Amino acid sequence: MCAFPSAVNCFAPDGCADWAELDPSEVTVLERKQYRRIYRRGETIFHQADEPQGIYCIETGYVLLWCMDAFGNETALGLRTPGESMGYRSLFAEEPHAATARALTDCRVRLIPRKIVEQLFDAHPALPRRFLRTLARDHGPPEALLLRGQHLPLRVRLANLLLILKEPCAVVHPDGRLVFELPLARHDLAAMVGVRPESVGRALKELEDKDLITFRRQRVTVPSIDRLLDVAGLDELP
Amino acid sequence: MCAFPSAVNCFAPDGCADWAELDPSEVTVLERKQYRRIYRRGETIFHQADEPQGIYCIETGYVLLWCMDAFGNETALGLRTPGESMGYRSLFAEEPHAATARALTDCRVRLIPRKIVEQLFDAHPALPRRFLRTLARDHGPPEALLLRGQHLPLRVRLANLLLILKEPCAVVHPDGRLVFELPLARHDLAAMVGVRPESVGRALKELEDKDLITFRRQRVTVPSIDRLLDVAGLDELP
DNA sequence: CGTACCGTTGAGGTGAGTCAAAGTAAGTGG
DNA sequence: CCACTTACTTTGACTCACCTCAACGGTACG
Repeated sequence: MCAFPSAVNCFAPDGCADWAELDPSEVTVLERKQYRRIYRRGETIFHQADEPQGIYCIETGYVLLWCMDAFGNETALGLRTPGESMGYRSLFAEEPHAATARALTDCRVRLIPRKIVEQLFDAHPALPRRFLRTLARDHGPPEALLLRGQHLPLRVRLANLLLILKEPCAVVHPDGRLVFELPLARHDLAAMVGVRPESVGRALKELEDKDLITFRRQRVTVPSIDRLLDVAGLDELP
Repeated sequence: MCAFPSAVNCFAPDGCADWAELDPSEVTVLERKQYRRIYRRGETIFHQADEPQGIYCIETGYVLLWCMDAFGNETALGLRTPGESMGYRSLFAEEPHAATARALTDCRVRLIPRKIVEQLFDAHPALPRRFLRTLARDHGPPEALLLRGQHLPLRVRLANLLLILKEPCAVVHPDGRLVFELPLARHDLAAMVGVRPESVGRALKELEDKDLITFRRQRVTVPSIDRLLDVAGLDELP
């Protein structure tokens, strides 16, 4: 369904940047550990309220981080793509997981157990500094506001979501068209922008009526990215 | 207007926990630096899009972190109280400030310049670990959802906001009543829960009609915290 | 005592929620 | 390959919480 991006070795210097400080010998040691696992589409990798086990690194596949509040509403906190880490926030906060990680596609994931993380952090002062940066950048206020701010019309938030999903999920065709193979269903898109799936459908149709996108299920085509940027940035009144 | 909490020495072991790892000699050095400054109510301490200068530590007063989007909407990201640090997220992210810090009351603030931060981090591996924890805990997903999730009725979000503001802004009277001296005006309360000031007024009135609170300007009295907890947690239908 | 700011009130508009039903694609087994 | 099941998506009607704008009232401050 969703074109798989090439596999990533989390520990290679060109892989997940978070571990780029390690030297080859340690990488070998890490890779020998038996913590690699395959998750099928829909499977849960870790669960909200569970105690953090370590840091998860995605080698292949897409993962959605989402959480549920006391009223049963699901909110998506972000999409994780190959090469990215997850589960570190709760580990560092010394708190239970605030989110559930669900495999959107079949995934290959490595877990670096907390003890190993501790050892590596002690041995390489640059590593905690690196994660300080990763943590400070992730789910940054700007993105959260763009997607979840209820001041902004839904179509603007969806346009922004598409622009954010561009890097991991879209390919640029020779003719300039942008084609997304979204790993997210309506339900998940809705959870990302904080509305109901029906509203996402209507808003997408609204964008389609303006010839900004065309879509069919999970495949979205954007004929001109510039026009989408206009909607996302500053929306001209109809 | 707002009862001042006692002053805090950011570097004392009992002060701001973020710096608790430093030993007394270094604390003295830090304190000798001329980076303490007084900000008047309403003054800006640092501004969205500015380059981060270092880590700010509040000794006295309240500070509101807020940001403005492309459409001119203001969103409050959090309240900082004496003993807390701020400005570190953008410093670690190596990005311009995502938020503006405005003094809600007169404030005494210390700035630890980035160079000193670097030196301290190199000398004390425990310091970056400490900030890893602080960063991972701050503006955590749970709180943001509680306050800004548009699924929840406004009165629920406001009740949650009051409960969050309880620790820094409320005193428990002998008879069990809880009395808040909010440093936040309607406008700021509105920015915290993501609605307009008028809606905050109406929602507060709604809570007052149910005898959950009484308020007059910035002073809010809660006769029974348990009943407020009920509203915040699981709202019974009228 | 006047001014400026903040807060309140009211009327009217609207974007998104809700619920229920119909439509469509993907997956399964014969 | 087709019939069947199941899950996802779309559509429509209705409701409501919050927004908008404008006018008014209070409080603080000079």
